[in-house]
Amino acid sequence: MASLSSRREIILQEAAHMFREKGYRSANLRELAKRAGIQGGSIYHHFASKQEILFQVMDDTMSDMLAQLNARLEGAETAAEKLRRMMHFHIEYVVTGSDRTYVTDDELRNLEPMNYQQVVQKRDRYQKTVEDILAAGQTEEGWQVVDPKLYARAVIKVCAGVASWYRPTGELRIAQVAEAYIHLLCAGLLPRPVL
Amino acid sequence: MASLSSRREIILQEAAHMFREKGYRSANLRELAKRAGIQGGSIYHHFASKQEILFQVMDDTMSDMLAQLNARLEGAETAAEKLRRMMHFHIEYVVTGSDRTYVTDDELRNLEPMNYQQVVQKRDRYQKTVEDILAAGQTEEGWQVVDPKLYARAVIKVCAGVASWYRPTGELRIAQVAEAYIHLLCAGLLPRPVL
Amino acid sequence: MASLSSRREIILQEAAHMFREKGYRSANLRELAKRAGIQGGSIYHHFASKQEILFQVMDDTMSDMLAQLNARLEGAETAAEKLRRMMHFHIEYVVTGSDRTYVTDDELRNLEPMNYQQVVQKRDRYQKTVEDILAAGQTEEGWQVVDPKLYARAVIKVCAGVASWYRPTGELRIAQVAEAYIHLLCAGLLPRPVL
Amino acid sequence: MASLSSRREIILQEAAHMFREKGYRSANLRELAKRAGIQGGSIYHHFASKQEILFQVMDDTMSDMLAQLNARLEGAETAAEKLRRMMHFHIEYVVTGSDRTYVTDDELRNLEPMNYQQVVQKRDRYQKTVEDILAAGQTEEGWQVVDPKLYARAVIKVCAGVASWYRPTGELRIAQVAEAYIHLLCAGLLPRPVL
DNA sequence: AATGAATGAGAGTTCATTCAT
DNA sequence: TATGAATGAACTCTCATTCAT
Repeated sequence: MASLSSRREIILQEAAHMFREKGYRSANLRELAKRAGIQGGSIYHHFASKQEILFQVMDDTMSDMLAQLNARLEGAETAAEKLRRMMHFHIEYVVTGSDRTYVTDDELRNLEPMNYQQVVQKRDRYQKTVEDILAAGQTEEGWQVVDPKLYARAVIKVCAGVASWYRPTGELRIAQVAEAYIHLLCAGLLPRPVL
Repeated sequence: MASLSSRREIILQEAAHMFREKGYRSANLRELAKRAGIQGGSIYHHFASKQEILFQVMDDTMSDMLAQLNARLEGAETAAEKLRRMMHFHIEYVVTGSDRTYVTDDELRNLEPMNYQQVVQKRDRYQKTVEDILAAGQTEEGWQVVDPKLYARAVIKVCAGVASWYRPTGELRIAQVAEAYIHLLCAGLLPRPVL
Repeated sequence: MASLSSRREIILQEAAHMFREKGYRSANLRELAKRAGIQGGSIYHHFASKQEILFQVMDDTMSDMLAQLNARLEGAETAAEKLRRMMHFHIEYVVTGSDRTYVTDDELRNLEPMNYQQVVQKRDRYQKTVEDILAAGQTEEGWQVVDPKLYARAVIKVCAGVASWYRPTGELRIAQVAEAYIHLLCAGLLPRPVL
Repeated sequence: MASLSSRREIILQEAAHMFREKGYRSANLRELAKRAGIQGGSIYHHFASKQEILFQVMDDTMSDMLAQLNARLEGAETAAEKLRRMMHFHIEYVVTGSDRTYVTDDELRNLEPMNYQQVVQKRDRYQKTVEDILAAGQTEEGWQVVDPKLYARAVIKVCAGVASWYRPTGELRIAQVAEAYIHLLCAGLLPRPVL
């Protein structure tokens, strides 16, 4: 995300927050403006419409996730390492920037067709990256992947789901959650027999 | 001609559909009425408010899920059998009655406090049931459950997530999806060594 | 015009009045509602939009003018008689129902394309009727019509223009105005030589 | 580089165009500014308000018309010659500078009282000039003018009306239109008996 | 139970105008 | 002169809810 604290950036920040809190439809631009420190009408100097704000939040987030995921995967040699990095990254991401990712996951329905298409395309690219990791593990490391697409969805759902309950004040560290879920998805519940 | 409950039932049905399609806030009672075959004002002879309709959909669904889950678990001897039945049931349920379960998963935010409490309580009871299965597997069958609550959430997310992409016209049968996910969560990705 | 004083009719009446007074854009639906004896939002039970109100006023007026003009021309034998009746009718019409006709003449610019087309089509049919009268006078009675279309426009402008200044409280009766203009357009300014 | 008056002139030019296209109320200063090659706020360095722009367009136009009409009438000996010159001038003027004259004719309603008064005064002086021509023709040349004021209005309406349909790309030259209308108003439709 | 006109409180959006830079 | 962010009031339109019939 841009570190630039321009008014535009502040609005997007607050918008993500409100959209998560109340949902896109219930969020109200006048209140958003107030939270961003300006008057209602002034939002329109920065965005053409409420829809554009939603789209910007979601599209920025997806672009950023894609870029960061790729950066994280750089240099990983094995599929196992890639999956581990991907899961760490994803959980960390949804938990730290949770407003934006929550909204990105939750408000697809409210995107207008053109915007929908663009965001879904990026989301699909993200999912494809996970699929590729799983498929690579299957051929290279003998992973038992019944269906890469099916499994990719599960992996992502598990990671994304953390956003809905994780509280930084709780007793679990993000890394612990990630490790626990990596273990679940890699080794499963069944006890490994002694080798 | 219509039995007392049927009009009410139709409204709930259509409401679940609309709420899923557009979200609670964007769904509009006038249109809901029309889809249910009555005029706008007449809805209020069946429900006191829009909120009550939402609550009814969600609460009914949670009650039903709890009851049906319990019925399905009846007679299962092992934790493994219970987990298998639970996953089959949940996936089947979200896929077949998908409007209602989707809404129940998605609209918690729009419940008024009292209603929220009641629905969350039932949802927690459902999650607790899954936790108990996992905990039982841990003690009785040596499952490697890092954290029952954490794992229960993952199991449920994976199952519930099916609703967001499953299409009955696709090539996968519900049971296949369930089996694939059971395998993933039980055995994990790593290949089992030959015993 | 409908004599039915339904709420809908009242709204159209007041709308024509306001549109004339302030113009379509400056007219304000809340005030229109108040003048019609209802609250702002209630207008939307009768019309889908402000645009629809404008269109209804204009289209109704054009339809009515066409119908009444044709009724008046019925039974007229000569072109001269037809022109006389047409001018009497048009001046009378714009003066008595002046709000509606004024608006119909003045707000074409604010009609959306589909509505524009339909109203202009009727207006053109009206003008064509006048053209036909002039052309008939030319062939049958030897009128000196340089260009029927050009002259039809002039005839209509002269008649319609009365609406912009005529006050029923003034000293001129409508019929006098009509006769004066009939004389101008038929005999012209130049004195008839003694025959 | 730009001379002091030119930017101002450009704004007036574009304003007349926009006011004609959309009407005063619907025309938007931000867009006007853009068309004039400056930013929204900068308009206020040239005009105190939107109203002032409208007034300037209308008042300039009326002043110009009055001055030009008087110049054209200079040296005309007979009422007939004066009427001919007036009609040629008026039609030519509304057709060539059509945006400004159209607006001047159409937006009186949107002038604030003071401005209204001033513009109407000039318009009335213009009309009075035409009336005077007609009255002179009546006494000096025996024209059959039923009512000079009434006829002056008709003459002006006919001429001004040309702006609403004339297209320079059509087959009619301006002078032809003027001649046709002069013939109509002078000789009328009725055939002149052979002298 | 049903109707459908009416309510009234917003909501998103527009825009003339201001003003610090 | 010019900019462009900001204002704040106004406006169209929406919609859950009410109620007389």
